[in-house]
Amino acid sequence: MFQIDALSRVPVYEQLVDQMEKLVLSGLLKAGDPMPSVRSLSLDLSINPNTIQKAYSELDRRGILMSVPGKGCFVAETAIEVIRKKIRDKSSDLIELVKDMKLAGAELEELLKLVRSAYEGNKEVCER
Amino acid sequence: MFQIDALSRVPVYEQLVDQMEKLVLSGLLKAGDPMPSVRSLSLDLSINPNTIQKAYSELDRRGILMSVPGKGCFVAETAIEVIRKKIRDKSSDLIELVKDMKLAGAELEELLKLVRSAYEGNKEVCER
DNA sequence: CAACTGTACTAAGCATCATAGTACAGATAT
DNA sequence: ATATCTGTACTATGATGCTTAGTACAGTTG
Repeated sequence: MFQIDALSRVPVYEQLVDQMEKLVLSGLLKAGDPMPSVRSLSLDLSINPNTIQKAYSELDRRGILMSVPGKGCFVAETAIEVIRKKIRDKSSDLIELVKDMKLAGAELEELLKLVRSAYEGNKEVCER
Repeated sequence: MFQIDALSRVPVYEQLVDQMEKLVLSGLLKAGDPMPSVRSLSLDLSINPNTIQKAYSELDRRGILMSVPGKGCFVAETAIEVIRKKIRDKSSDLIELVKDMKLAGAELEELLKLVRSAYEGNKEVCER
């Protein structure tokens, strides 16, 4: 369910948060769905329970997950809404990226083509 | 010349490297141009000389800067080339971003419009 | 010679991350 | 009720990375 890269500069708990968001965004996880318990996920990923809980409490804080002491953790009702809002706010990242690539010599048509194929899910154009 | 954000999660020496790259990319710094000395930039930015040197040696390692002991540091001949290559390799970042924003509900036309205006330098469309 | 340059090194403080271990309270199935 | 699950809280420890402070040395320049 989760894939942790131990060599990454991104902290493990943050990788968990990021991947959780993607799972919800893609529809694999929906509101009310049960999450693996802190301890079981800890064993599954060979990661300390404290690290799992750090990720879970951060997700709870953001309104993506609901913790119910004694019962478990579940995908929150507001999850999709919260994540969509966050990601749609990435327009500025897109703008910065395009500006940099323009300075680096990228053509407008090249960038538009890239965006179209990424949006359509065309894998061929994404390769080198 | 450089603007350091002390509150950023990005290390100071990395902020220096990033900004240096942008200065070269934008043409404000060209091959052969002299850089401020480690100690003077240290005083100017109120940053420890060791931190400045860490940035400089990283830039040297990447072929963006040339250190000449006793004389000073200068923009390397290969600087633009190195940086352009690095930034044009960001296609995968662009693709990921577009995929995420699509999942978050962004329309293709919306994204294309965003790219065009960023490329043309249209500031109006970038605002909310 | 004096004042600059880059470079190298040690030591210390600080923050963050991850781990280990223990403990407590709520829920649930037997 | 008892056992076993659940989330949560807490302390302590080790590792790593960033930054600062201070000192030192060799090369360049006026």
